[in-house]
Amino acid sequence: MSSAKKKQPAAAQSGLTMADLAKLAGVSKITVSRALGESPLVTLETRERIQALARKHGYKLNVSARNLRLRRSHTVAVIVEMRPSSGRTMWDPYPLSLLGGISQELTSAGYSVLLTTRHDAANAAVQAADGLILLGQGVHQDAVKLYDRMGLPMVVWGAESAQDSHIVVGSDNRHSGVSVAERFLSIGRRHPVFIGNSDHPEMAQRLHGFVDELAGHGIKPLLLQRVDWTLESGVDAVRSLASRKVHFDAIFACSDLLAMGAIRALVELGLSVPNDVSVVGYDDTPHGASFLPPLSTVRQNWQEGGVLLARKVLALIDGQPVASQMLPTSLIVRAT
Amino acid sequence: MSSAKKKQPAAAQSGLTMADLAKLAGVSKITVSRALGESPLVTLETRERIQALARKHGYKLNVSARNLRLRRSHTVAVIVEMRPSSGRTMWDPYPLSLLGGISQELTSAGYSVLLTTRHDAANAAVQAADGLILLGQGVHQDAVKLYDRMGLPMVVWGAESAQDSHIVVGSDNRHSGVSVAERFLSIGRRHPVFIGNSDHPEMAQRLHGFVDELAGHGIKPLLLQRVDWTLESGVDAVRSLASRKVHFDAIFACSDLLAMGAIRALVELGLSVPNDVSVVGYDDTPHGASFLPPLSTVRQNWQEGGVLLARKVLALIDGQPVASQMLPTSLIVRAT
DNA sequence: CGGGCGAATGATATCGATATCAAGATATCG
DNA sequence: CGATATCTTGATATCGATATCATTCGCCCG
Repeated sequence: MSSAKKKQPAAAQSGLTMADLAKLAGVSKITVSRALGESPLVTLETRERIQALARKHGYKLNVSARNLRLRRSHTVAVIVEMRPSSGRTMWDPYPLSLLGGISQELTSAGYSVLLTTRHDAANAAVQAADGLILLGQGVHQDAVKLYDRMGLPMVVWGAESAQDSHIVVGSDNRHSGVSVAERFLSIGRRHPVFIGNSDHPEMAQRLHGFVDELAGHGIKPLLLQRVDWTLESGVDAVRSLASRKVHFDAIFACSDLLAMGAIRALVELGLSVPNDVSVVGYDDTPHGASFLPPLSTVRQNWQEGGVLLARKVLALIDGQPVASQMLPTSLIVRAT
Repeated sequence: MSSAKKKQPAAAQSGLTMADLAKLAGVSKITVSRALGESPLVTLETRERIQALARKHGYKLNVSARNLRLRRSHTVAVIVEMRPSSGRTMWDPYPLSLLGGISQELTSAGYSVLLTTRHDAANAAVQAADGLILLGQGVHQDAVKLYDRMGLPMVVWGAESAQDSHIVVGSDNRHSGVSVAERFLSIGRRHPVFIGNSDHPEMAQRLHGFVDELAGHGIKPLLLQRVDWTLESGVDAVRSLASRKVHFDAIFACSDLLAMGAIRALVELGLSVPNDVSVVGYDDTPHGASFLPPLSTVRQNWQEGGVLLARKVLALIDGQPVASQMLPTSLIVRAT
């Protein structure tokens, strides 16, 4: 692809400019500009006349020209952090409902969504963006700092951390942990296990909430550190518990897949879910809902998160004061 | 959000232009432009000197200015068709690995990816794009025509159809159907069932391949029309077969979820998979792989599809001749 | 030695929209 | 009735990069 021969310099487009419209309407181009911009400086009558003319001739604003003049791009870059090891996860459903919300909110505000992966973020177009949204699980501090140096309004999806200065939007992971703990306590569970990766900021928050709430009742859960959140990893986790002859009666897994793997392993061991062991997953994936038995889980509202991310960047771009915000999650109690 | 007060007109940026660099280097701005553009018109020495200077001062190209002058946006708009009824599906993993491939290829060619949903495609920024990529299952003809009218180089993901003129990239759905039929025949199955939506172009192709291959052996499969491709729908499909006392020994389902639902219903009915009934799904989702029993399925290479889509638009933009192309799929035989 | 040729660089115009300031048209008021 | 305020419109400069044509300089060769 390096030696592409250019034969045609791309489509000619409609080629109609404001100057052309001005000539057609018998006014100056600045009047056209104002008319199309709904400026009250122009009579309602001429405004409508010019707008009709523009529609009729299929006039299209030249965004580059406007952006050049206004010194802004009307664009927000969305940078998706790809985890180097398991690149696959990036395109899992999770961050993508976020994208849906972001796209919806930004375009309805007249902004464009520029999609990039971390690798391409040095791109000139990204640097020209009016704002930045960072997505991806467990965004690391150094990466955030890198983008921060670009001096653009920036909002990050993830877990809030005391030491960083940037705006964060995310699910209230801590509260999720508390909710699950409360649930376990309310049904009389006394030996809970947490499966997840405590190095992952969001999961760490869940763990903290979980641990703190249980501590209030004199219970200390067992932490099963698992880097992957796959079904196999869940199976493996429970097997390791069994082989260590650990006694437990509840599992809080950091993903639905982990939870389903755990349940599978429990069944293999002859244990009953939820009679012997309660299990709660995370993310409310469609598979979890139709799992047998239907999985109890914590749901985050990704779509709304995306909308919120977008609103915050827009506010930042406008120079308004903005604060981090954590979205409530909901515990969905099904059969497990 | 309608009455946003603008306090600060956005970040000031580095504010360094080519003219500034020119002054610093003691040359004219056009020389700077050429130097940064690797033009051979400029001595290697001055070229490197200017590039070093640019790096040192953190010069950033103003994309809008360049785009204005060059009359192109170096942007490809990706329009994701959202199915009106079940908006959720849009953000399922499927089209999104496509996005990954597209993003990778376009940005490495110096293009930006502008993400929009169908609803926002009237956006000025979209119309300014150099090219269009249409994603979404079962893109309808009228929608395609709508975008076609924009006169931009366009590539569509989906099934190839004789009557339309635009470039299509997709998986070889027809061949998938043939492969599954061959598989069923090779293991002695004589009463196959197809579960899917024949109104969906891609699924229709799978059905055609399936039917045609079987016809060569005097076998006519049963078509079970199902609009949704959820687990429940799969369960329901098999139950309806049972209630109608249909005899069958193989199922080709158009999604892994459908297949898993079918298997669940089969097990409920006391049938053994794969002894009594063989089942093949579609998409090779992670859940299918760790399903019990591990699901046989057809895998499409989404990532590569994305790369291909991107390459085709770029070629079109360059004015090169481009043809539609179907990517090979692979039948993954696991336990079912 | 002078004409001509090629290499390196520069001056200027241009892409299309908008901000600024100026000017014409109309209205208001003493 | 004339002067000033108000409304509407326009001329010009500007955003930052690049295409085009011109220019300068050094060098080769008849």
